[in-house]
Amino acid sequence: MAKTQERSRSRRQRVLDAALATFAERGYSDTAIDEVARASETSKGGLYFHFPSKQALFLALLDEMSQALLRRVTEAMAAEPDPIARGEIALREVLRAFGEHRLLARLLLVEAVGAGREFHARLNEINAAFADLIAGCLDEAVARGQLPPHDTRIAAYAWYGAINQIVLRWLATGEPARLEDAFPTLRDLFLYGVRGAAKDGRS
Amino acid sequence: MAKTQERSRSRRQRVLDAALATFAERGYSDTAIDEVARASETSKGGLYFHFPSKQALFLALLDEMSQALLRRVTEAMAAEPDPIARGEIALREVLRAFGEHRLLARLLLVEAVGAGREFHARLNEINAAFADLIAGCLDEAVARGQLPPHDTRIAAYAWYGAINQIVLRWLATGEPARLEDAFPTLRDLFLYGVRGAAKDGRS
Amino acid sequence: MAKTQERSRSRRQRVLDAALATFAERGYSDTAIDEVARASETSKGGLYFHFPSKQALFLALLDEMSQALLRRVTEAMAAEPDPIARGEIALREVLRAFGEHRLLARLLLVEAVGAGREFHARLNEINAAFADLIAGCLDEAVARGQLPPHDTRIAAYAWYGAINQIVLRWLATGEPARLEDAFPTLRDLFLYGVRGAAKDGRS
Amino acid sequence: MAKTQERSRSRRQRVLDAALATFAERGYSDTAIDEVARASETSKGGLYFHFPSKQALFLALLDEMSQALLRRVTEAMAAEPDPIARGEIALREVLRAFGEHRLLARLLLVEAVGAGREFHARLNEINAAFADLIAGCLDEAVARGQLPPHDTRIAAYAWYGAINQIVLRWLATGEPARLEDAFPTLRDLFLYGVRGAAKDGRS
DNA sequence: AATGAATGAGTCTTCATTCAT
DNA sequence: GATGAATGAAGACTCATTCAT
Repeated sequence: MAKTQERSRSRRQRVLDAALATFAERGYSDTAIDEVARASETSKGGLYFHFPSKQALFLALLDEMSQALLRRVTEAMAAEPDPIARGEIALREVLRAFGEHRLLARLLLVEAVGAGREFHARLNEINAAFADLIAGCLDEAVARGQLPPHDTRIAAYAWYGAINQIVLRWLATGEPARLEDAFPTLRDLFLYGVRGAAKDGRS
Repeated sequence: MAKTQERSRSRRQRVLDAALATFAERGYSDTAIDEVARASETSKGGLYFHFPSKQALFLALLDEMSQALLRRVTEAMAAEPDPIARGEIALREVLRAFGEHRLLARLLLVEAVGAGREFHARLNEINAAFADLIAGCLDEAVARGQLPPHDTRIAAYAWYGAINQIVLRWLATGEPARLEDAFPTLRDLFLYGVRGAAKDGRS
Repeated sequence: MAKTQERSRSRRQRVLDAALATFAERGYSDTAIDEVARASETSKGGLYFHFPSKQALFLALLDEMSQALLRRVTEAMAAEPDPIARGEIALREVLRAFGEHRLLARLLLVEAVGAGREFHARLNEINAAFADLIAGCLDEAVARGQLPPHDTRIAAYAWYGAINQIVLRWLATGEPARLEDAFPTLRDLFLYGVRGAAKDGRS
Repeated sequence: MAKTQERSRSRRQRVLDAALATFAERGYSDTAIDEVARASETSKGGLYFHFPSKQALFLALLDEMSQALLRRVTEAMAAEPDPIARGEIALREVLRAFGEHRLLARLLLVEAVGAGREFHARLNEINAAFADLIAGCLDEAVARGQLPPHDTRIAAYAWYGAINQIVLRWLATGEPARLEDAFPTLRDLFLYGVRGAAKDGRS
């Protein structure tokens, strides 16, 4: 049993690995199931034994990757009590994660976007999960009086979009050479923006 | 000749209109050339007379739409001498434009992204053009001493990404009901962020 | 136009001819669309231009063939005023038609039967049409007093089934060598059966 | 051993039961071996232990069912010395059997027919066996002088086909509500048909 | 310029069968 | 005997593109 399960897991995992490489490299539509099968050293039938359809495979991959990233960021934030510092940690960790895994970045920020209507709902959930992470920090900071009240949802999405675009630029142009180098600029942009917006008590 | 040209232009335009509707609605890969032909009340052959391939059509559409948007924003900014006020105008105008044209927003921010490798270069150019618009304002403001020196490229991309994400959220969830309503929050976020970031002489 | 239509017709007809040969020869499920395409000297895409699916092609073929047969029999019956004589003509004509076209017989009596749920409704309509032909003769003969009243529907279906089985036997065993030779026996079986059944005033 | 054999038999039987239900319901081609395995609460491997192939399973099912029916009819006829009465008993028993087992009727009269070339030979044997049953009665009746000499083979097949068609109509339309109700009409149709055909000494 | 029938390579998916455990 | 993961050949269908008219 254990062995079978292990083998099965490894096969399933091999397929997911291959799927990440292939989908991130060529995009959802331009990737043939045969390519994923070949890349995972499986037969097409074997692949279909583990995933009922191309769409389901892509969805599973999306879930797997986004949850792993979310977990990584959440864990990095866990120890820090200060909400603003937590936000900084989240930002740095995301930049690190994407900086280390180009494929992850391509998958989540590029290929998942235009993959088709079927994936919009899931992608929105993923986006919401990350935005929630940020919004949570902001809300807590507001509650603590560290930040003035403001529309934390919009702010969270704006931050999130800002990060993504920096990552996209890095993917496209290779700048900055080390993605993490964007951290201080982004942090200051975010931080003093939020504080500043509060300073004058703008709604 | 004039008539022919005009007719031809109108035919070409009809195709582009239909392409916008169809590509934005169903995505690049899921759109069949037949659909565009049908929607533009042309034949497939007629369509191929004006555009040599599906890819060329999509590219032409991308150019057309992004340039129109760029023109609209540039024109709105033209009269304003103050660079920071110009930036605000740009922001509001973009939100207005997308708010009025869902399809435009979907095309540029969703469907163009995952459409395939072939379009990445062009999309980067488009992104760069918009980021340049913002970076131009920032640079001028810095030159005038209205803003402290900072990495205006990163800031410009971050702004740009923030706006896009707000638009994406609006596309997905319908919030805020009027996209333009996000303007004040975004503006303050940007403005005081940049100023604030400068205040402490960021590293 | 005329030429195009003619060519189109001929192409469509070529496909139907090939479909008859292939489906009747190998059965619905065991026939690949490629085979029909090859047999009709068309490309697969060309075939799909004229028929939207394998199922639709089979259905069209079924309609075409059954209606042609129905028309042939109806026309043969047209001139005869006596209903019983008309019934005999129908019987002979059906035997002739099937005897001349093995493929027709195989298609309608064998391959259409087990082709799948999707075809049951249509097949029932076809069966009903033929049974109606017979029932019509019987009903008129009863109205004229040439036959005693009886359950003409059941009788019609029984006749119809009897004919089919004789044809099936001929297909399978080659007996009788000339299918038409079964005519006198069948006719007498039918005729005196119906008459005789009436004699005793059956319930 | 005995236990094993019994268990084995019951397993085999479970598979056959499931096969009947599935094949009769969905047809030969549209039935996947997995479905049969699932329906019989076995694994695919287990199924293949008892039957070497899908085809062999279907063939075994066909044999099993047709022989059971044949046995049932034969046994019902056994006690009756009069050949014509025996024929009537056969007719009634067949109608009863099919009326009680829709699946049996569907299997033998519908799904077995278009299942493919591979089954034609077996189906012909089955048909011949039933026709022989009828032909036997007719021949004996002729020998006894109860019926005039006639082509008993053709008559037998015609009867047989007539019955089948009535059953098919019942399967398709639900008429007559109780299949057995068709008995008197069919019997009279057959009986007086054969007699009548003989009366005038038509060849 | 326009049409739309035709092409054929390419795609996803199914499924009978095998075999290591 | 039983299991179910794996195989891979085969099949229905799509669609960008071409071209005779």
